[in-house]
Amino acid sequence: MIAYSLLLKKFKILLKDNALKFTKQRELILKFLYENSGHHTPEEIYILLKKSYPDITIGIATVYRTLTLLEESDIVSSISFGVQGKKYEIGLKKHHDHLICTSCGKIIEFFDETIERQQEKIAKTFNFKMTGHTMKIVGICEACQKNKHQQTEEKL
Amino acid sequence: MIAYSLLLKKFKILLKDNALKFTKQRELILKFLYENSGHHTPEEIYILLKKSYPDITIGIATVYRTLTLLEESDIVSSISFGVQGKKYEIGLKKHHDHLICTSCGKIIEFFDETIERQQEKIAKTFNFKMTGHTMKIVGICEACQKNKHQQTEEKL
DNA sequence: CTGACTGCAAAATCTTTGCAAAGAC
DNA sequence: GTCTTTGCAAAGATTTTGCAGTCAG
Repeated sequence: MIAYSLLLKKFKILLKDNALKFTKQRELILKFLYENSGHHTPEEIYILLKKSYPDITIGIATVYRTLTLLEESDIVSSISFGVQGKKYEIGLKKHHDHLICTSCGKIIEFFDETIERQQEKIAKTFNFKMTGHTMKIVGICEACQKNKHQQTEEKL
Repeated sequence: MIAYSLLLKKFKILLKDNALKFTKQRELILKFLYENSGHHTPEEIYILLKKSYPDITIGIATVYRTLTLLEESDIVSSISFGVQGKKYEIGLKKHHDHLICTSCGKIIEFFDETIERQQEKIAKTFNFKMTGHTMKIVGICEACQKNKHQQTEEKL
């Protein structure tokens, strides 16, 4: 995993190259995602930042704007949950796909060489210039299969 | 492909089994999806039904409610576009995945045995009880690669 | 200084809900 | 008749936008 200082440098260069400014808010959002690996909603990030740094102000709009910027710059990636919005995670890790438990909402990451290769083949078959892909396997995780009584109470 | 009369029968049985009622609105939505293969937004369905059948009334809420019902019953399936909502298609075809063009929005369906098998393997590895999966490959379709000037005007 | 960034509140999207009237069985 | 379904409009949820003040460079 890349060190935070390097990531920060990369981010600053990116901002400079696009005539954008380095602000406390942007840094905090980046730092939050770096320190809290996993998937986070914009609101989650907003609430937790407000709590962690009561001395600085931040608005939900800034969180959305920054996440969009970070995503366009390939620093974070997002995973969509239909109407329930998106979750963001730092995207410096190796590419991976997701297993999602519909009972508890847990997200497990995996990487599979066979699938990666096959996707490229398929894109080629359709003369598609592939720019990305997402794959989600949904189901019930091991823990939830054991706690059967919980499965009906919640729904993702 | 299943005949419409059979599909309708299946739908009626499903309604009866759940003490639900067969209404003109529900039938029209099912029929629309049957006759218009491909992916449709709830609003699209609503607008087109109103236009096609000026003598019956239908509300957008009913479209949403019916689509939810049809999806839960595995008669239609949906594909999510993040904040931009969902699109629905009749789900009687063989399972398939999607290639999505980010330039023109075109959706191409494909089925790949290797990927299907590999997904089952992955689920097994994590002791996941797989209930479904979605895979989207995004990129630029063949036609849009040729019409490069159009690519920057639109965005999915 | 200048132009980008921010928070706020308002607007925009997409979807769901409450309710009284209408309809299925 | 009874209980579900419907359309409507209002409410929700999530995200975006307009704007005036603030801040980075």
